[in-house]
Amino acid sequence: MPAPRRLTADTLPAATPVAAAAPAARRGAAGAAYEWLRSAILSGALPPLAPLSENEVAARLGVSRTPVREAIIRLEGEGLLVVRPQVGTTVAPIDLDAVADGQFLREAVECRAVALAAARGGPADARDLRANLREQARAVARNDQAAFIALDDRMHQQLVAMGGRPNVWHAVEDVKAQLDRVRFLSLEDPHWLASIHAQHEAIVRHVIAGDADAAASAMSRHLRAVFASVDAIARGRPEYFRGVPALPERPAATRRTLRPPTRRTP
Amino acid sequence: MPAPRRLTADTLPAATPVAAAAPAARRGAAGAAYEWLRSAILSGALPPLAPLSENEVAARLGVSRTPVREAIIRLEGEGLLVVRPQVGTTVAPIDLDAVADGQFLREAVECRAVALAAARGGPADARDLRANLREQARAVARNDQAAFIALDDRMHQQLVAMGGRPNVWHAVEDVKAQLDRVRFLSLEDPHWLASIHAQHEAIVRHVIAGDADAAASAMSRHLRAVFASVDAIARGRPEYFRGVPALPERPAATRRTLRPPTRRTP
DNA sequence: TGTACCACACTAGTATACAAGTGCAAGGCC
DNA sequence: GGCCTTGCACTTGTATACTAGTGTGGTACA
Repeated sequence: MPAPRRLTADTLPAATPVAAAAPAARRGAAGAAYEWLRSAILSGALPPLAPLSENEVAARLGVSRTPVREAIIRLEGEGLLVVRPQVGTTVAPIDLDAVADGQFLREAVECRAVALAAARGGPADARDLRANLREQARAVARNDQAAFIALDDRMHQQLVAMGGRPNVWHAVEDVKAQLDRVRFLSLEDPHWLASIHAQHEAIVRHVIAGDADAAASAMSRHLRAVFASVDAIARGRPEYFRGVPALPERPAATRRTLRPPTRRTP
Repeated sequence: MPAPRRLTADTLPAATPVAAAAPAARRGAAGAAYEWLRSAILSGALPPLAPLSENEVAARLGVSRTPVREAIIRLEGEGLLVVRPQVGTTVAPIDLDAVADGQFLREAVECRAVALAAARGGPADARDLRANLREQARAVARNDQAAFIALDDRMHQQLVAMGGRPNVWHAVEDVKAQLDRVRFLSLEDPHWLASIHAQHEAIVRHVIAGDADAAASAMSRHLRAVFASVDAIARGRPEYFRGVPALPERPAATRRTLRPPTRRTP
């Protein structure tokens, strides 16, 4: 694999154009640094294992090390950065084990939520879901991956909200960060997007029909299909991953893998 | 309600005697500050709404503001502190809505995990679970609440691990922090502890018998019983809570309530 | 006596300087 | 030529100084 080149202020990404749904606005320079770094990581502008230095980031953003440090601390807490004292900070590799943990949590939470949604949903929800599906279809037709991902996120969030505990979505968002990096890494072809869209249609159909069990089953199939694709991507780009079967690297036994998050400003 | 007195270096808790299961060791002064503050909050030594100052904490711990700040950033991310810029930092009130979110997540995750555990568990697991139950019984007999809570945590963690994704427990730990504060707040009577113990026995019985559905049902009943007790405690100590029906304080509409966690050092 | 205003003490946010430690590379030695 | 050593450049960790802003209490005034 090509050794990740050390980033200089010039090579650091210039702006945050793609930017997956950022968690929330944060105050001041520290907040700006956090948003900037996070979207750079999630969008792949800062790929896994890319080294970064507090000094360089600070110079790039025109602030001192202190707010940059605060941002790095938060991102380390989210599992997106790895800080080695006196050595350096790097973008965390995508840990397949952590992705599997996220898969387990998402399946548990979203299947239950969607079952409740089938029992609780009203006509307004149904209208929103259908509108979202139509937009997804248009994004598929345009092969607009970014738009599709945004719509996908919104639909899953709405389904969780319909389950009665809208803020549980934040926990899903946390574990989803690793998965999002994979998604930006892969150039999903139109056929794949269409497949996802069809799975969404099945879920929504069952939810609107009020069939809780069928909705949960459809959600389970959907999440497992997405997860299976992650594994395929990992085999194609093993240098970005940790725990890929092709590279029998031994993970530490007690390693902390599941990743979480950070509270947004209330 | 009595206005929480401002903490001075003298009034700050001296040590970390009770200390709920700390997440993980951290490096240096920042790590020490984190551990100290976290256990002080979870144990109730720093009750909800207690104001604290970076300067005072730093003086108390004999370090500068910088590592204390790092600890505060992490704890804010876990939802245990509320930082208001230029105003002050306080221990976060226990948000009943966030506790309910945690309840939803725990039920989703732990019921599924325990169902899988019933299908996967081996004799070694069964032996561990039975041993834990015996220790719980002794703790109940002694009315040793701290010991019982520790055993309770360990049992739930083992059940999740038996489900096949041991690290998912960390996500549960994150949402459990708020609940733990409630538990330390309440002086659970022997009858209550015995009731919890009986519920644990039912779960373990079904798991060992390999009855996945019954195990999940028992776990669901157990978690809901615990959650119901939280609500009762909240009505008794409304000054520590947010979102208590008795105090119709309006929570901000878009408030971030579910709280998570922080990655331990890998 | 009540009220408006102002000054002060304290807060967190940021910038900067210094300390401790690591890794690498160049140069001397075998 | 190969290997060991030593020094340097760079990293993050910590301490400290300064900034900007907020809440409060005291004081002057009506």
